[in-house]
Amino acid sequence: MSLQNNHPPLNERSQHLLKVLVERYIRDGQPVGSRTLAEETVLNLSPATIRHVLADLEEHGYLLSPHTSAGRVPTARGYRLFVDGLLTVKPLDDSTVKQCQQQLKPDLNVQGLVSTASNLLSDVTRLTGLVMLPRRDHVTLRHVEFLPLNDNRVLVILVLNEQEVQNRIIYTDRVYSAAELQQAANYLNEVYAGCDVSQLRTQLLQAMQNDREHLNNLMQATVDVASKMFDKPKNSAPDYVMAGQENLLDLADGATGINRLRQLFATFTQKRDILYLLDQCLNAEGIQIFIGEEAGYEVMDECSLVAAPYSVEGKVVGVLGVIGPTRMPYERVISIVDVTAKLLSVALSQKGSDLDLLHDK
Amino acid sequence: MSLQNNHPPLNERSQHLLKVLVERYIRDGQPVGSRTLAEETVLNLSPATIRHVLADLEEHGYLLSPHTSAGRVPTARGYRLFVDGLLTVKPLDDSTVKQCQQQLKPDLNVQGLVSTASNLLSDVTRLTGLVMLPRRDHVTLRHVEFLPLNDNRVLVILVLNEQEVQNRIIYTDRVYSAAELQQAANYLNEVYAGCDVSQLRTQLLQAMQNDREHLNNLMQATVDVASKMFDKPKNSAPDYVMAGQENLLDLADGATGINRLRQLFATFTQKRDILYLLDQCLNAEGIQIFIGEEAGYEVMDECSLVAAPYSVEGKVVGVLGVIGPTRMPYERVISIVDVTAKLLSVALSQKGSDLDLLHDK
DNA sequence: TATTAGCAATCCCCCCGTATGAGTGCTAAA
DNA sequence: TTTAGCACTCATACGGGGGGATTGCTAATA
Repeated sequence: MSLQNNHPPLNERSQHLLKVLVERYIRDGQPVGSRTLAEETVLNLSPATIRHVLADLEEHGYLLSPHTSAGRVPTARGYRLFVDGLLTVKPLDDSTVKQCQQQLKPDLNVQGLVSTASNLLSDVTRLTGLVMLPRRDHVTLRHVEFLPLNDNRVLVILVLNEQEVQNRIIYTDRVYSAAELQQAANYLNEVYAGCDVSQLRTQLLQAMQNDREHLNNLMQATVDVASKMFDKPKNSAPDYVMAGQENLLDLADGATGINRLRQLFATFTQKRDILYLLDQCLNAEGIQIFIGEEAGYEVMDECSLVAAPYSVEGKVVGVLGVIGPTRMPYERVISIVDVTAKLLSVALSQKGSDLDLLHDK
Repeated sequence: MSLQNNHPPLNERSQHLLKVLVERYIRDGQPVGSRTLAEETVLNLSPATIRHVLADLEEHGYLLSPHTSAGRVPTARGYRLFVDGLLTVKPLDDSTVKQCQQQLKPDLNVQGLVSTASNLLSDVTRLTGLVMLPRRDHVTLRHVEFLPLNDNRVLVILVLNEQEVQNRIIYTDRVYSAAELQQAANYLNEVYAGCDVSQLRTQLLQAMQNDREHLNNLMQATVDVASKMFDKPKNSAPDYVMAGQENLLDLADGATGINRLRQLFATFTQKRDILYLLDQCLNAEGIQIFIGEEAGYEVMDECSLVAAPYSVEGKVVGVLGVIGPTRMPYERVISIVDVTAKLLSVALSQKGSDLDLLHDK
């Protein structure tokens, strides 16, 4: 990930030319030549001079000529320098921000917020948006309900963090009656409502040891059922949400060909690689940008990922961002990702504060 | 949808040649000429004779020459005749059927079954699979739970049809205490468990009129909350599930171009058109096939949809199928769709029988 | 009448050569 | 250090000429 060697000193002029070249290339996708650059820039230099500079930049690995008589194109390294220091982030216009703000109403459920954010990213950037589902290290049990199915199967309904509902089917060691299950649920709801789920199992076992004399059927049932309750469900939900995959089709022009695109789609359905990339952003502070080959995945060549963590009450709980061609309008995309992350953080935190309101009452 | 005019009488030989031509074209995608056909078929005819027949078929609208010196290609009408009567359905080999059967275990939840079926269709056909979510005209309430949130919002958890859990947030007219909600839930669970949800509201109102003297707070709360309970949620879940969209990329070869593909993707995200097509299959008996332009949607040109309804306990509750290029191996696809529909029906029906088992106990 | 062989005509596709134009690198002058 | 000039490279577009495949037609054949 880190660059092979430090950026060699690059004088102001070279940097400026690189910036203009990258911007131009991002604009219209054609290799940029010295003549164009001479007209584009304010420096009033002749194409010949610019050619010298460009030759330098190419030598240092920032640029690349597709062929002898074409203009030049930024390399991954060139993009890296560009996004790291050269680019001027355009703040998003207020109307768009307002629009986003309106869509991300905190009275949606978590699922709704996440998919709305994903659609938002996709719509505004015209790229592919994706949002990791928020994972909290600290999940509070609010309410639990057991319903007997046939044989030794039990439907468990968990209400977590005030509003999230999860349900799964567990297989118990023996058949429990509806009354037993009801009692077990009542016990859990009375004693453990508000507790952290991750510690619930150990707490239960402790309680069982302390009141060894009271170790009756009720407790047994409770422990049996509750300990199965938090096993990972088989068909666990997807870990992130995507929108706008169709925008990836823009990649299909020119030499990149349809095959790479197919690989990319395959990656998405497999989703392991993507998740790994997203995970790397979890610990980072602000916006993270992965440029093409840097990611290490061959399929991601020609692609970039712009991502930002989002948080609930100050704690980072997830990552969102967009995937698109390396040649994407970073100035816009960065601020869009940034704003969306902040808005989602706000929306989720407001939901969280329901909890406080509730306890105050 | 119906054909413009009846198929004019087509002698055996013409039909056979059309069949062979379509099969061949499906195999390798190249226009088929008279010489190839002469070798392919068993009829021992000279290319010249076959040319006469082909000219006839073309005149009747079954075939089409891309240009003067190319072979011939089936038209939508040609495909129609082919799938309606000519094609010989290949039964699926047992190992594949077994494999499908193993995947569609009835102990998955409905969501799981549907997405597994979708993946199955996509994997086995290498096309895009889609499954409409089962909609039952008859939804039984098993259990309901109310949890107060802040202000006048209530989290409602519904258990329907024994295993399906739905949850949503409703806004009540006034703030209810936890105790009130608990009572209301108890009342509903005791009196209306096992009832049809669609009739629940009217039944409630009736009950309220009968016991007018008992119209206490409890009843008021119950009616207030319960009547809001079944309003359609805003972010309603998607109505069908797709898998294998990446297989659509095969369409992107040659003249069809990337633009049509993009339109197609847009269609999928909008999903209205698709749903309309699927709906048409709901009332049909067996396998339905839509061929390209027949569907009436321009974007669906060059595409076909092979669909079959699936059922629970004999009643049709949904449709599944695959979408792919008009030039697809119908013989295989048809039997795959057929088998998948039957297997899904079986799996869903077995789940349904949990209900009976439960009541027996 | 149905089938077949023969044949000219058509048209796509591939290849090749050429012209064009954009852009480069080099060199020498300012 | 910058610039102008120039030869060179190479992708792209254009056009013409085979080669190949297939057709439709006509006339002969069974």
